[in-house]
Amino acid sequence: MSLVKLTCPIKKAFHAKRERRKESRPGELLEAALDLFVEKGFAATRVEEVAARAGVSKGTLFLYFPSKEDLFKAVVRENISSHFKEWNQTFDNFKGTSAEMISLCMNEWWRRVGATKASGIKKLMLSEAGNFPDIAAFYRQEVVEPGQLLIRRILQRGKDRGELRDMDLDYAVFSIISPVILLMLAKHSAAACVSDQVSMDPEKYIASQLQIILYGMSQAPLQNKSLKKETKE
Amino acid sequence: MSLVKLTCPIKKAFHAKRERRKESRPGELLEAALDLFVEKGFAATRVEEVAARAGVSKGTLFLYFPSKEDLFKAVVRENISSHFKEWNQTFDNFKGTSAEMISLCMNEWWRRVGATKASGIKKLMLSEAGNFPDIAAFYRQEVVEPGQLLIRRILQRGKDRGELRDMDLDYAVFSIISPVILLMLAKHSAAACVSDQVSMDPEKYIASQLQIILYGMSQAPLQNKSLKKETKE
Amino acid sequence: MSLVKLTCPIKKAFHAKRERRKESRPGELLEAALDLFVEKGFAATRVEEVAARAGVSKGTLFLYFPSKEDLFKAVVRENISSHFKEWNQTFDNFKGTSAEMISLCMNEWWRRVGATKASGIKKLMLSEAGNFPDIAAFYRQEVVEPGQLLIRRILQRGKDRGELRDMDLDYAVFSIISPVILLMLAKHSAAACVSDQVSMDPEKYIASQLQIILYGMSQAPLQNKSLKKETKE
Amino acid sequence: MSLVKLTCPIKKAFHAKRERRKESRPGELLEAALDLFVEKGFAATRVEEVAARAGVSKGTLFLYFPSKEDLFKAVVRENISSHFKEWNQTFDNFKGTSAEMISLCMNEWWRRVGATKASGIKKLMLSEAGNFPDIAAFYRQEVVEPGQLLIRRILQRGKDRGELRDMDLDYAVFSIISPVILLMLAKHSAAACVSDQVSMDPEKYIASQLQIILYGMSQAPLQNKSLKKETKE
DNA sequence: GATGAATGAGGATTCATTCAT
DNA sequence: CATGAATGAATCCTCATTCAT
Repeated sequence: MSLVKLTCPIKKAFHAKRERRKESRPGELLEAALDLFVEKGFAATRVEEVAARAGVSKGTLFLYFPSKEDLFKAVVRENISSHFKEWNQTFDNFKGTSAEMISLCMNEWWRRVGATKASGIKKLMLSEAGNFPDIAAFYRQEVVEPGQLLIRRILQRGKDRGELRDMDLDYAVFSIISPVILLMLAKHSAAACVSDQVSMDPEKYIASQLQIILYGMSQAPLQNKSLKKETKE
Repeated sequence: MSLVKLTCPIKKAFHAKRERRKESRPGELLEAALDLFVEKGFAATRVEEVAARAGVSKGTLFLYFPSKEDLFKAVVRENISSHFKEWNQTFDNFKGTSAEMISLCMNEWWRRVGATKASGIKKLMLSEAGNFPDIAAFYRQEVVEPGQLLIRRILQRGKDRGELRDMDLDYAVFSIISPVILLMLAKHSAAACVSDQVSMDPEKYIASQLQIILYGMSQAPLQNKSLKKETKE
Repeated sequence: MSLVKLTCPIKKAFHAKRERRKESRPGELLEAALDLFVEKGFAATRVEEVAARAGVSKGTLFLYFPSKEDLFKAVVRENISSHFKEWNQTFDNFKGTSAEMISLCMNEWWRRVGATKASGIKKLMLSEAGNFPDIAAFYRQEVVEPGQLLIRRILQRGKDRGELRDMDLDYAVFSIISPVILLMLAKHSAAACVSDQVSMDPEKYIASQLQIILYGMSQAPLQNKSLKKETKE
Repeated sequence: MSLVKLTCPIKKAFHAKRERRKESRPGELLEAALDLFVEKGFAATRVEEVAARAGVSKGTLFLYFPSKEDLFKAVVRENISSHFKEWNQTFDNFKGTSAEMISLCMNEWWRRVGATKASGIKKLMLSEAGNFPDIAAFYRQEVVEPGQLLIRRILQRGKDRGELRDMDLDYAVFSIISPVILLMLAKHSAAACVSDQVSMDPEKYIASQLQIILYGMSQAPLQNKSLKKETKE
């Protein structure tokens, strides 16, 4: 504050652009780094490229991040969804049906995470978990655990309310989770996930998955006896 | 001529060890490379490490694979499932219900691919597709396309036979595919996929997924009207 | 010898080809090595290539030459002209004019050395003298010195006989030597020596050089009719 | 704007040293590389050695030259005589005798090329022409062709003016060229070219060669008094 | 703070040499 | 003797990191 007073207006104006940039430097670097790490992986990404994409020099990057590894960790931390507190509250206050809740959940997840750049973090962690055990553990704790738990609570609530069938919830959660993960991965590594013969519309994809899942978890159905046989190996 | 007679069994045995080794070298190297590439990614894996794990020296690796990149491509090619011809035949001759068929499909996939080391290829392609567009295209063509197509044919048959509901099959296939992919990824990057609070048994996981999916795709159910509402964004 | 008696005739016939080859192996290797060393230089030549060109395996080469460097030295030694004794005798007995002698000298040199593969040694020594001081010293002593000396003696004789002008013979020798060296070099590195616009015929080249040199060295430059005779091979 | 005023001389001096170094780096590297390539050949020269001789680290070399091969090509290009335009002009304007012209030519060549480091390029091309066909072609086109052509024009003029005898000029040029080439080669690979019994003084060597050549090429080989004058530098 | 020239440890690749067969 | 698979020292080249300006 006092500094502001000392810097004469002219000088202030002069430095305005630079200062605004300065403050946003780390953010620009993180964004560039996220893009490149997701695209090429940690090892195959050169810091110079990150710097170039952020419009600064190599040296500047090291001004903000002491090492490439620190940059990587910052990227993960920065993009880790901190939505769970909010989502848990939403869950706690939710009055609708389980179907509504599950649907809301998948759609929100897509809208808030999947559709954003942050979705790349999933692919990144998948690739680099082995190389960065500590950051992987952090990710699991901050994202995987809460996510899995939230879904589980939703399903539990559904069971308790008699809306959902009796299922082994530890496994059932993945009926919700896996389609969303696939969607995120397909976004960043299409060739490894989906045929290029058909185009994927995320909204329709989610709707389609929901239809099947919700149907499949719902209470009523009765006559599917044939199923049980095959599940035994 | 007489020489032929002279080559006594002992001499044959002489060459045996070395030759057997020679023939198995590429395989040993490919196996070691698969492990390491899957674990650490292409760039972070050192060829010397691959060689060491295969029990040979750095130079030997280059005797069989002209470059690290060629090694990578060989690893992918080697581990790409050539099961589709067989699976398509199985499908063509199949007499059972769709539920049986889908169940068979998931279980077979897991048993033949997911549970083997080849499952690592999925993770590998996810990570490296961007860095190896040509091999990614090859993978898509040899694995992704046929897999997606096979599932689609199974679902189509189910629809035609009146066993499965009317669904957009281009999307429905992912209800089968995504749980299996998640299972394969979880196997190689657990931290990025699943909570460590609960242990995952693949058989139970698949059974659990099947139960929901088959339920969800089956014809009969009726009273799930609430669903449709929510699918709208 | 005794071995020969023990080997029955049949076996002998059987081994005949192989044995003949065996004896010529070193020669074949030396020839292949000369070619390649001259073409690409010592360092850029791979022993495997030498072996392959000689039709044997890499290991066999090391059976005859303990190291690449030894092979190199053998190549040089093998191809070093041992003509000087003979040539000195020819000189001692020579009865003709200096012009005839010089002409004979250049033509012989070309015919016996320049036109053969051994000519490559000059280029080889030029390139590798710095890397192999000992072999270079050997070459200088065995080839350069005697050659220079022989020419000098020829010129001295000419001076003494009043056929050649009074010249500083230490330098005059190079009027004979340099054109021949150029011819040898041009043979192995055309691009570095001569335009490709005009084709060089060695015989004409030498005749042409002789004409100028002899003229230039002659006492009363008039009666040099003898020249033309010698230039014809 | 005001900034311009602010850049005080001190700041300018600030960058001076490093910038001057930066600008001179390629030159220093090229010089070191020329030395070493000429001395040891391309393959036997280690880039680290070049860097060390230029007083920088290995990495710095690659900052200026993308590869060892590019360094080599740059060395050749850098040292290729661009004197021919000037020399051709000199020739066009020349008023003196052919003897004077030839004498000037050899002496200039020596002074401007032979006596400098650039003379090493001849040896380098001789050794590496086979390994670098494209740069050899470039060298032939930029040096060999123009040189040979210039000499030819000089001789043609001499013939036309009745000063030189009727000779096959395609071959006669080498009477001028070969002594100079020998001199250049002797400078860099003495052991391969000249006896160490006698010391060679380039000036005397050229004078000596000129004496013979000019004599040898002259029309009525009697009145060549002019020669002696020119041989003096 | 920002820059980019310089560094040098690290990793891919080559190839002379060895040696079991 | 002959082979060629195996080796690992040597070398080119990359790129994260430093630091003078």
